[in-house]
Amino acid sequence: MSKDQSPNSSGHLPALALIAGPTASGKSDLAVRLALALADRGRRGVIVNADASQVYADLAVLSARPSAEEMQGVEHRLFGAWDGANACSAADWAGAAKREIVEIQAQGGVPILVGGTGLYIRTLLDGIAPVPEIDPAMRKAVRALPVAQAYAALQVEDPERAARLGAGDTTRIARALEVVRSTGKSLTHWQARSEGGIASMVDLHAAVLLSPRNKLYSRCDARFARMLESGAVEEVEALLARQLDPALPVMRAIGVPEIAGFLRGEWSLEEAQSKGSQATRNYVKRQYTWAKHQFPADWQRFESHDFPAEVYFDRLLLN
RNA sequence: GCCCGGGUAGCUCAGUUGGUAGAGCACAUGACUGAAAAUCAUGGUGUCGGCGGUUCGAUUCCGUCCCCGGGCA
Repeated sequence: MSKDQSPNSSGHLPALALIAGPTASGKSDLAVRLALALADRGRRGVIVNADASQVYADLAVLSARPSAEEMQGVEHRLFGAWDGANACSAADWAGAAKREIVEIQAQGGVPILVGGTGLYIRTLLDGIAPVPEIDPAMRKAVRALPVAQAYAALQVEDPERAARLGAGDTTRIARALEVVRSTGKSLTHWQARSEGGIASMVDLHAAVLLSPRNKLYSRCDARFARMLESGAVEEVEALLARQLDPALPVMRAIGVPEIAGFLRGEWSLEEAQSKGSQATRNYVKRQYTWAKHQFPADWQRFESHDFPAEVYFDRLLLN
């Protein structure tokens, strides 16, 4: 019986389940099944969100946050935990997730991490560079620069970084620039170290769900159509009424710009739908690439339809 | 039936004063360290509507036919 243990199971560290993969791959469902299987054996599974959009209170429909019914009585955490007015960074999320995980484990429960945001998961497990807080005014000024100008500035202030970045990579150029300007040291200097990762403190049971791409794509279309039928337009109306900074992550979540354009009369609802489906598919492609190459090679990849739930669950339950 | 406009990549279109073509999007592959549902890099798309003519050479000029849109009857 004991020789059945997976190489992962040290037997000493508290268990952490992780179900990762692209949008529309059936992760939440599986997580709930796992929690219920744990409950059957007298253990408590608690689901913790690892998705960058499901974190926002303002996005219930558009982020496909599970409904009370879908949760089936299983406790869920970090869903809708951030107000849309506040941007949640990878490090912010990782800090919060770490607190939840520690607490759940201290109470004898099994945290079940579910989500598709690779950077968040990586940050939680491996930690991140300890870059000091950036002055908000400085950040704002840097992000207001046109890319070409920001890139030119970076070539002077952090040439090594500039050489590694594409000249149009607005996000990374802005980040590199705000870091040198604000700390006086280059991003590379800070990234030499990673802090705060919990990988060595848990017994991780990771599963990556990867269904065939065409199947995922058709689910994206169905999913966005369903969102429009179940209140996505109203959700965006309410969000727009808040008059938030358009650069905020909530305002850029898939479906928000597309539906906002419809509400402003820039295009029809049909167009909003096709743009929204398209954006979802493009996103799934990026998640797919991340899941294939960025997650550690020893994490098992499965097609969702033949995920060996029993084996995976049992291994966890042995712990 | 007549007149006009159009038929070029999966889609929307540009272009070739005659030397077999190109953008955006889609698609594919990949990157990814503090807003990542973000941001970016790379790549191939093709009987240039059919058939004939002129020409060394036609997607381009001419003829004819077909199809789509609009107008006139």
